Amino acid sequence: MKVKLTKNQQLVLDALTRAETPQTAYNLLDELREEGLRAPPQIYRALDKLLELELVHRLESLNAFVICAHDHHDQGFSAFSICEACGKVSEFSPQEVAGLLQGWAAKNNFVAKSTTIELRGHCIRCD
Amino acid sequence: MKVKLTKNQQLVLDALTRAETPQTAYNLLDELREEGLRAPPQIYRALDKLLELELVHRLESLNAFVICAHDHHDQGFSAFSICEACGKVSEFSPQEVAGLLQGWAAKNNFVAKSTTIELRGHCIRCD
DNA sequence: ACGAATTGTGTTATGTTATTACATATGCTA
DNA sequence: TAGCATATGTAATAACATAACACAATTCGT
Ligand SMILES: [Zn+2]
Ligand SMILES: [Zn+2]
Ligand SMILES: [Zn+2]
Ligand SMILES: [Zn+2]
Repeated sequence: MKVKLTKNQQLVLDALTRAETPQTAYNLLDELREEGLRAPPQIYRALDKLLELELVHRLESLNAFVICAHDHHDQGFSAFSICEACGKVSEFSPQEVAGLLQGWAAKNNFVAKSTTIELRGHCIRCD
Repeated sequence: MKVKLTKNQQLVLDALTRAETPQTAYNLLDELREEGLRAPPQIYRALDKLLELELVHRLESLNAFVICAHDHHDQGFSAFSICEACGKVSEFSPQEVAGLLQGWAAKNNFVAKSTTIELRGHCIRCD
């Protein structure tokens, strides 16, 4: 599943790789204006592709995006902790949680296509 | 912890109680224009209060709001399944999931103040 | 190598969600 | 009844996201 990214996709991916914290689409647009990106659709289209490839994740509670911290080739979904003070995000893959939620879904006749888990709080440095 | 709601808060709560599906702030504004609500802050302020009282929940992945399906006086957080076809939302309280995530947080020096869990997919009627 | 189909780009405009700011009003309580 | 905290009404603006359209680049079968 090797994919060659286009110029805009690579620019957005690189910007997210450099970033220490989640970036909104408009943060990215500002960051990449010098590289020639001028309008929101250019950012959102690149993000759509990167999300599809799971190279990037969207944090729903922030309307922002982070680089993926690992490969997703097998695992189920990811969960994220988000420090509200420093912005630091950690990604993890709680397999047992996936199992429990899958169990709930099965019992309740629900077919989950995607799952969001986000913990907001403080990391130890910001307590 | 008895609280008397104000007029606007009660109007918004009632509108969400009547609704079969999650409502955005602007849906609610349209719904309540005849009752005298005219501008977004009136809705958002009422929602803020209702969220604080946990009479209402925000669905982060929809930017929308639902009435709480039960009391929260003790339980930890809630999780939600959201049918992308019919909009139906179910709220549940997966205690074991809460425990697992709490365990992860403890091990990783993170203090979670709030947790979002949202499953998106299809309910059985929409499969 | 050619043409068609698919995918990506650049741009303008618009739609949707949420907040700031400020003036006024209401209700509680010292 | 004065003072304080909370709520309201309103206009303006900020922040996030998509629609629509013309054109360019890439892929793919022939
Ligand atoms: Zn990831
Ligand atoms: Zn921190
Ligand atoms: Zn609830
Ligand atoms: Zn359904």
